[in-house]
Order: sequence, then C-alpha cells, then structure tokens
Amino acid sequence: MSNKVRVRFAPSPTGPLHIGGVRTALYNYLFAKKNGGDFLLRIEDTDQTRYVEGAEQYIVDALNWLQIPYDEGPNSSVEIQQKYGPFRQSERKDLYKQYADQLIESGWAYYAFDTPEELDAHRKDHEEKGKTFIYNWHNRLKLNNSLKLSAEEVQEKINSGEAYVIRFKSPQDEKLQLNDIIRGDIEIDTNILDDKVLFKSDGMPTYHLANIVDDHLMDITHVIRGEEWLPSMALHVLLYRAFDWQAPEFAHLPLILKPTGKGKLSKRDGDKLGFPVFPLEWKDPATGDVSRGYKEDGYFNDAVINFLAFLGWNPGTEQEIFSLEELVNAFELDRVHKSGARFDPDKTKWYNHKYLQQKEDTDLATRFLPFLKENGIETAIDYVENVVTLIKERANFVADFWDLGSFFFVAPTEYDAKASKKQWKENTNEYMNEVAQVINSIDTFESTTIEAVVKDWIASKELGFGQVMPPLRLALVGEMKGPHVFDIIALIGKEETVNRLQKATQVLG
RNA sequence: GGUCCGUUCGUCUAGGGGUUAGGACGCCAGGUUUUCAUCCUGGUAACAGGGGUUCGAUUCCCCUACGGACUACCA
Repeated sequence: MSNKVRVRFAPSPTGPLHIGGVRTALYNYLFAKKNGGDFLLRIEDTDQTRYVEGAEQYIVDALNWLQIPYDEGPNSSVEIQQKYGPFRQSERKDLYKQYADQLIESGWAYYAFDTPEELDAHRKDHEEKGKTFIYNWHNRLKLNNSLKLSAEEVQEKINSGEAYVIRFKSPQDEKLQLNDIIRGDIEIDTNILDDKVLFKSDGMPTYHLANIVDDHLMDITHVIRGEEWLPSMALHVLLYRAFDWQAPEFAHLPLILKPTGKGKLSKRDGDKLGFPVFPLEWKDPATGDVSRGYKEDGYFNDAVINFLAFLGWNPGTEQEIFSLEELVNAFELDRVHKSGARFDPDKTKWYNHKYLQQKEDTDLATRFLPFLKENGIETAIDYVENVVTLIKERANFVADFWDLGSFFFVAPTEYDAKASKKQWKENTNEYMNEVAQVINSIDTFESTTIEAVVKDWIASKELGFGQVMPPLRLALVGEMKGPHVFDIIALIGKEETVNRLQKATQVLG
C-alpha cells in the first residue's frame, strides 16, 4: 500500500453530533486535505443498546451542511465499499471474531467467564476497602478465566454455551514509550493497564478491538480524536503490536470547555446560556425535546467552520478570517493546543457578523425573504436587496434584518414616545408639511439629490438641522434609528415619504 | 483514590532565556453618523505560586496548587 494519508472520523450514533465532535471531524478533514489524503466517515455502532434513531443521518446531514465532505463512508460507491467497506461496524461484525481468536492463539488474549455481577461485587468490595479493582496481571490468575482454568474446563464451558468475553492480556513490567503528535512523548507503565474486554458476550467487539481492526483494514495512517481517548492509547498501541501491524500516528485533541464554570461543554450550557451546542437542530426521538442548532439559529456554515477551527488551533499569524480552503492550507496538527479551550459565544457572533458582511446582497436578500413572508410581506427581490445593502452592516444575523429595517416595508404605526416628546415641537408640523412639498417636487429621486435639495431648503428657511432631521427620521422610521435618512427616502419613494410625513403630522401634531 | 494530560489579559491566543509580553472577542472612552448600529482611534487587562539552573527566566528543570480526561461486556 502507498503511504497516502488516510484519516477517519468515527462517531457513535448515540445522539446528535456535538460541536466538539464537529471540530474533531473538521480537524481530520483539514489534515487529510492539507496532505492530499482521504477523509472517511465510519459509524461505530457496536453498542446496540445505545443506538439512537436518526443519529447517523444527523451526522451525515451536519457534515453536509458544514460542507466537510467525506471521501469514503456509509453511502459511498460500490467500488469503495468493496475495497474498504462497509463503514458501519454493525455491518462488519462477522469480521472481528477471527481477530479476537487470533489474539487468543498468539497468547495476547484470553477467555474470561466472570459475570458482570461478579465483577461488580469485586469492584464494590475493593471500593469499601478504599481500593480500585483492576482486572490485570496482579489478579487475573485468581479470576474465572482461561489463564486459570484448564484447557478442558474452558472448552467445556464454551461448549455448554456459557457466556464469555475475550480480554486482552496486558504485558507486565514494561515502560511503553508513546508518541502523540500534539502532546509529544508519553511514558506508560504497562503494570497499571487493565485487561480490557475486546470481545463482548453478545458477539460484538468493543470499541478497542473494532477500532484497531478497522483502522488497519482501512489503511488509516493518522488517528485524530478527542482527548478522552488518550488513556486508551497504550492499549491501542499494544494491540497493533499484538497483531504485528504497523500502528498509525496519534493526535489527541483538547476538549472544548464551558463558557463559564468547570468542565467540558455540554448540551445544558447551551440551553442555559442561550447558544447552540449542535450544528443542526435535533429533536430527541425519545423525549421529544428539541435542541437548537447553529443552522437554525442563523449562523452561516462557513462562520461556524471558522470559529470552530480556531478553538484550540491557530496559524500563528494575526489573520482570523479563513475560508475552508485557506484553513486547509494553513492547518498544522502540531500547532493544535494541548489544553482545553473555553467556548466563547460572543466570538461566534462576531464571526457571523464578519461573514454576513462578506455575503452578496442578493444572497442575503434571498435568505431574508422567508422572514418577510412571516411578517406578511411579499416584495420584489430587487427592493429587498436594496434594503439589505443599507442595513446589513449593523446585523449579526439575517434574522436581525427585520428589526433593523421593517420600516422599509411597513409605515410606522406608532412613534417612540420619548423621541416624539423631544423632537416634535411647536413648529414641527409646519416644517414637515413643507418638507413634504419640497420632497414632492424633486424629479431626480436619488439620495444625494434629495439630501442637497432638503439641505438647501433648511438653509433658505434659516432653520437648524436639529429642527428638521430628527422629526423627519421619526416620521419615516417611528424611532431614532436606522440608516441615513435620505437613503431611506430614496428607497421608500416619494409617495410613501409624503404619506408618512402627513400621517406623522396628524398623529404627533 | 490511582494513572495520564494540562496552566500567558475575563475569554480565544502569539511569543519565547534579555520584548514597552503582540493580536482578536468582550468591556470602557473619544471620533464619525445631527439617529441607532456599524466603522475608526485609543484605553483596561496576563506569563498560577515556590524553589532551582543562569549574568539574566514568563520562556528550561523540580515541587506545590489548580483545572481536565480516564478509571464499564459505552464509545
């Protein structure tokens, strides 16, 4: 086999893909593409008791929305399937037993007949004595397994259908030298390792076995995964040795932490602090609970990618806005941080603001349409686009457009009380009526022209801007906010402007 | 408890034996906008603590503290 870089994202379909998982997928993708390699998606569903309906589809949908496509995965072509598939471990389950058997033959593994109840009892017993029960070299000969039992006894138990698991026989008295691309050298004393179950009594492999077998069979060169797997690295390296396979390189990613307080980011933090923790909205099939998603909350997929990439990694330059392509070029695994990164919802908003400014007005207008419809408005897209041009710079989300510019579509029905009191004086009605006439007489109805004409009129009347401009805005917008007044006038048109001025004089005068 | 990993402004981070310790988010102030916001300018703010090594340590080493992960027939 060539040494083409091949990495995988291997989630368990036990629920919606968490933002931390998304970042793991992203880093895998960036690393693969940076090195001209393949990025694969493998579904690790060996625990049937934790299977959640729709979770796998969610993972695929999320990756699609974020536009981090996998080269190989559950829905890939027949050719790919034949070479490396299937990509769901549940569909590969017949494959693993032979590897577990191989380990037994070579003495790297053994049968264990201890029941879960017995093991629980041992754990409890040790706990009461202030100790921890570890199934390994120091007690494996006292337990119910093929290391202690005679070959006949073992065969008899198996033949009689007694439940058994296959455990890894961890080596003794060895200092294992491990290397992690992000963390460097790590030394592990094999005596502290426990004899992990590789093959379960239900006929399925555990994560550890399936993972190593599949990574080997799929020619994985680099394992990039969350920090929670760091303690398993020794076992995995040992497993490669036991099979006499070449181990891939490892990189363990730091965690994403809560914005405040202790611990890693959880679904609850999002609910409590009001930001999404998932890429897409998720409805729990069991409880019906709905968790918000970045997409539905109005975040752009490229903005999400950008801020996620910067959580735990940065290129060492001062550039912060990166397209996916730029990220691919700049990404280096050894620049990934060792320590966890606290999640900052404010910065995600800033990123979205930046990305919104970069979007084409046509695109934004199209995205704005559904919000308009929701408010009962159907207007020509050209007009919407003109509105967007004027208001986008102050928005973080497309959803902000309505608050920022509803007056472009509907005349104000009420006027801000405080501003009315302050701005609408004795002579204001008179001025506004005159302004209406002046505006009505303009032929070249364009912002700068209108501005020039109105300002000339103000000067000729020897009025102050303060007597005209604020009430003008109040009449048109209903409150003291919004873009340049003359831009508003030019856009809503002569007739509408005059109507709004008239109405304001009636209501406020 | 045990094992392993970590620790630069409030947050994300750059840097690295001699620097005014840099940037971004947030916050504050000023300017622009006779509006609000954006924007621009400026400001606030950090090397966890203690020992070494060294002419010199935030940077290298050790200890402590703190944080985190793991410690299932879950992944």
